[in-house]
Amino acid sequence: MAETSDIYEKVMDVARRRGFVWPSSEIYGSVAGFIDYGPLGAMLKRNIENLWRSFYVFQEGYYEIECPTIGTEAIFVASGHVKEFADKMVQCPHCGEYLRADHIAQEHGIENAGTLSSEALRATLRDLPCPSCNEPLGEADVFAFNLMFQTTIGPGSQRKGYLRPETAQGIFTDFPRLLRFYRDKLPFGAVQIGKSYRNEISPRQGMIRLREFSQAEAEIFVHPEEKNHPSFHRYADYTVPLLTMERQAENVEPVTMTMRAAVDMGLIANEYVAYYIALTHEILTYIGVDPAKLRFRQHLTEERAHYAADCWDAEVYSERFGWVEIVGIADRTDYDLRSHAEHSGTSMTIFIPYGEPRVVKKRRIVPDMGVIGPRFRDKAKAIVEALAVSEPGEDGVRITIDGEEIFISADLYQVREEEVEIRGEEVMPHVIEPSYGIDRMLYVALEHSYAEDEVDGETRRLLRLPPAVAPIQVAVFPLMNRDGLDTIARKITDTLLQHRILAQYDDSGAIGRRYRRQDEIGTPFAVTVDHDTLENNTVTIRDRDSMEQVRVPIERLPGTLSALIAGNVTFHELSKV
RNA sequence: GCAUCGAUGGUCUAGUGGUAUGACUUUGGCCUUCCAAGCCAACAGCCCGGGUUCAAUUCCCGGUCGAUGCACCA
Repeated sequence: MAETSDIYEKVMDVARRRGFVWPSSEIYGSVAGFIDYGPLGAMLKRNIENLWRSFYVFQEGYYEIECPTIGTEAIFVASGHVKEFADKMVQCPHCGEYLRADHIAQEHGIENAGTLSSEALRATLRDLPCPSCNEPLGEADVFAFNLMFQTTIGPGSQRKGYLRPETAQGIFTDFPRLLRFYRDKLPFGAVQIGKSYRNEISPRQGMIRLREFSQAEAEIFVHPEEKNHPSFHRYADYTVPLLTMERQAENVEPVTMTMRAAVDMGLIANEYVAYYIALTHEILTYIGVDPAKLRFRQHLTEERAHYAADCWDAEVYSERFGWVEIVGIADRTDYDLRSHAEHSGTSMTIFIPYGEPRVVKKRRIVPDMGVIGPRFRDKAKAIVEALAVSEPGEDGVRITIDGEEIFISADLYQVREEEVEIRGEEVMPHVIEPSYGIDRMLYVALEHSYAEDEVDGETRRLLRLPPAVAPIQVAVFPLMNRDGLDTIARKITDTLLQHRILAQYDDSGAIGRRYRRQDEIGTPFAVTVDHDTLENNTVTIRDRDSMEQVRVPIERLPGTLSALIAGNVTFHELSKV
């Protein structure tokens, strides 16, 4: 443990010292669960988010929306967060333990303890012993603890609001608008990157459990009976380590297989879920997660939300925290849309036309209102409704209205056989939801890219961040601060910046020290101007990981570096030319 | 939240009832023809609040943050 926690200490030490992650509002005393991203951390985070966008927005074509972080109570009543996110708790006056009030009552044989009010629970608990210290709970107060931050909207505390505990609800509440935007066709998706808030009781795992955190969520709306992804071929042969329910029960290692096989064998519920498992694997390895420390774990039936058809977590192994959930990929069925439709009264369905209109034979019972109206007066309406669903006999039909049996003779209605053309049906889409914790992605990228080398008997600390996410992309050094080398190096820096390559000039101290500084913050490439530059206009590009150098003409720097950063060419390939 | 332990420049640390040691880093200069070299100089610190005391970074109480265990983690 001492050795494993070391890595966390070392990573966080670099993160603090070099401006990746700082305790928030440190000068007034920082608060657990809140962090600041310093200049390099903010840059790294933005790069990770943009990489995520390149997959979900550019590759998948799911456009990004942005909703408020504060929502009215109604939204979270419908989403279930007001009810499900709040626990009735009690603090034992003797030992100070926080306990679930309803759980204690339930254990002592109280039926439906979960539905009792706080007052009723308090009365019930008075004579019950604390499960922790066995002293009676007495007059201990029962209070609801909801993990959502509450606020009020406008003056006078009139309207209750909550800080969103996930970004997803904004996409659900915009569903009717999104449906029009995507011109009434399934499947379509929308994504959102933003802050979410959960008032964690005890956030004690550094960047892993924050009270304010960033999520990147995609909500993909699909036809309930068509869960084959149109581009499934992209990942059909992609292999991913899967820790299925069965393998968890048998306590065996994950099995690595193709997505095609996993779907065919029924291990993954459908192509959509499989597709995003593979895509997630690709994103995570892209940002620097070690594939050997990445697995996809299926939720067990009892931990899965009752409405979810299937749910997988991308878990990354951290030396410090063990297997950490980084991404959740769930088939949420139509739970969210159904709930918002019921609570808001707004239709959340899409009309799907059939290929061919279907002709259906229907029997319609048409009442003779001229007779039924005057004869039955105030019962007439109820009779007509009952008649419509009745099964008439030859001479009439018996129906029951308010317990009274009434015989309606056959001359009071006509039975017509009609052919009705049905052109399609209203369908409530199912939702596939990949949900990413950006802060956790950033942490594991740091932890997995942290490395220590031995160079000439000295330890070299470095972050092996992939060039695409590294906060600083290129460092530019004059070998020595004279003979005009510095002037050339500054000019190169400006040129690179103009090409949107984030370059940093440094002429302070010995060259070796400058390389080390950049190694520690993960800068993948360093350009050095030396005396040969004065002769032939070439400079060296030095590779962070191998510490090797190649010479290239100055005018080819922007193109070469861009290709290296984009991953179109590797340094190894470059050095062979 | 409870219990135990801890908190000294950016980092690691010495030490103390009378304002603090050293190293590394950083900054400026000298030197230096590619991986934390050397020399000179400079910047910078006792977590916050209250108490005891002539005097508190030091002792006491409370808080904050961190580590560990328990609880919590839709």
